[in-house]
Amino acid sequence: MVDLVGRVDDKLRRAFAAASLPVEGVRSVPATRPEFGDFQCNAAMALGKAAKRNPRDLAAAVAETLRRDPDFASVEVAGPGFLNLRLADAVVAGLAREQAASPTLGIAQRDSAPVLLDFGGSNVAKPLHVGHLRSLVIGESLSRLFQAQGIAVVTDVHFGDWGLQMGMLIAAIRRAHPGRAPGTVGAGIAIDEMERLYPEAAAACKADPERMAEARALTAALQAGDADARADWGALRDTSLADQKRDFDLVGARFDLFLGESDTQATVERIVPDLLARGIAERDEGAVVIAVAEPSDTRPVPPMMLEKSDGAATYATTDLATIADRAASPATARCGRYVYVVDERQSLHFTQVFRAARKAGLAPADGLVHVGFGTVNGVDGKPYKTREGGVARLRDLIGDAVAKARERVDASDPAVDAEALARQVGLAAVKWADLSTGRLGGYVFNLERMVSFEGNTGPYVQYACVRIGAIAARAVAAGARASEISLGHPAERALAMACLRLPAAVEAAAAGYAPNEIADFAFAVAQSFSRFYTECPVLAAGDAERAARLALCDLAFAVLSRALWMLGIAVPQRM
RNA sequence: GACUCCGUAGCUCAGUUGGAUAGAGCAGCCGCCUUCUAAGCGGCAGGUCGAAGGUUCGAGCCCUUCCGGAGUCGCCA
Repeated sequence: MVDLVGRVDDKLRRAFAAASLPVEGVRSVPATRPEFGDFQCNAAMALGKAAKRNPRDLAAAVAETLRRDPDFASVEVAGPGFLNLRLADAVVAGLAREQAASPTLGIAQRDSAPVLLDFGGSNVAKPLHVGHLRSLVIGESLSRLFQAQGIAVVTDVHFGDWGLQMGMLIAAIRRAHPGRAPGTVGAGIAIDEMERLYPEAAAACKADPERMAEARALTAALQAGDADARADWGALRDTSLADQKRDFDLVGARFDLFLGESDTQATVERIVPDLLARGIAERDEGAVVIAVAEPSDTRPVPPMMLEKSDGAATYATTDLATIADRAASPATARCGRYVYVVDERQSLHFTQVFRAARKAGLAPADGLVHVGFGTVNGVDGKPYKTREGGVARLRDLIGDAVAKARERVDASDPAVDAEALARQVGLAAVKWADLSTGRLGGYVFNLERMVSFEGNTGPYVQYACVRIGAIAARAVAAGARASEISLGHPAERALAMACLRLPAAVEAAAAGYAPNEIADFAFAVAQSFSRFYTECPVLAAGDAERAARLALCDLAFAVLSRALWMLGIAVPQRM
């Protein structure tokens, strides 16, 4: 077991048990100050309070056991009952060697059912904007995080291609091209025209009841299978999705399935009468709803709307039907957990759908999870707009970051593909800005920050990786070989300790659906490496030291590049 | 009105069952490139953790009230 934190916690629990103390809640945390050692344990104080005993005495009893363990260089009781632990250098070196030899770098492999990840959530005719960035980057990162744990993943973009918006759009394109026959209009609409017409149509429908009635009628016709409506719809959908796939490729979001709300139409038609017949759904005020309120609710949870009084399905209906489809489809039937990476504002919606799914017996074995995230705002706290007042397109944002990165690339080196490197660095900056903050907090969109390449940024971590790679390449050229990790200099020890936290970081990130745990970890390793880099010459060191440092470099490279991979960030050859 | 999230350094953010002197990065100031890439390293400065009470040996974290911001609240998706 390469898990450093797990090993220390294990020893702590044994020592508490040996002192006849409960082990529940006993764990280590990183020492708050370097002079306290590597880890501290605060459990004695909590236990002392519960047992009404002096925490210092409890800590002293535990310390006595731990001191007999040669793995610890020092065990001290401090203050009201802190246990300060410092590992022996040989133990750290040994663990680092184990980690270097481990194909998973010590990351615990989970034997769990595949996970279905639903993210992206783009809509027909709406260009991807900064709001989609979070879903795409967080979703892709979670996908890789699970894969790093040995868990298979199935990703579905869940395209918004159904409902009233489509009626609005079809009506608008037919109005714009009165000379073309219904059913032949959609195929002639390019993406630019579609994206221009849609917001106009939505505004017109809002302002004009007649336009709205027209849109509703077309929506109903589409859902009823009208051939012309279907033909125009299909063309619009295809054009829009093809365009969006370019953006998915651009940000590196990989999808197994490009299913949409429309794909569940047959199930929607079946599920409504079925749920009514089973008494799970009921008619109310002309609509069909499922009551999902629970006595323990601290807020009112309205019933889930299954069918509107005009007979149309809703977003909730398609989401519920999609759950049924996923359980039945060969591609997703084995998935034990469905994870939705969607804006936190839809929290209530998912509460309703998930409860309805459980009532209907549709929920997968390991449950339904909504991984929400905060909204993207401008510096004024309001939804982010460009200087021109429009939405900031994802493509343009990344273009800006890449252009900024391009300015810094050394174009004089013919071995470097400047454009490709600028794309890698610019994208890293954008992704890092998003993934390094907690997903639930409000998100202030700041272009300056997104395209800055210094300090706590993606390019900084990439740069650390690149420099390690450069050392390794020079070593190969010089015929120098790595041996085994051994630790002498404090910067070497600190770097090894940082690397050894990888398994704990992955656990924390997966448990909380929190890629920022990985970003924090990667930044700490990069910082440790940068310090090591300035303080410990590798190639200029003596033979034995050089070989040991090369081994440590190899580990740091493996760990850092694995962490960056989990964030969806590329490791360039040079910078 | 009810509920949810948020308020931490000039700015953007961390802060792990309640623990030691609240941490990073940016911006500012001072140093470091004849030596593995300075997208780097070291240092200085910067805080009544929105406010007031309470619980506790100990509160950024838990409880109460208030202030401020964002969001949601059955027939949009």
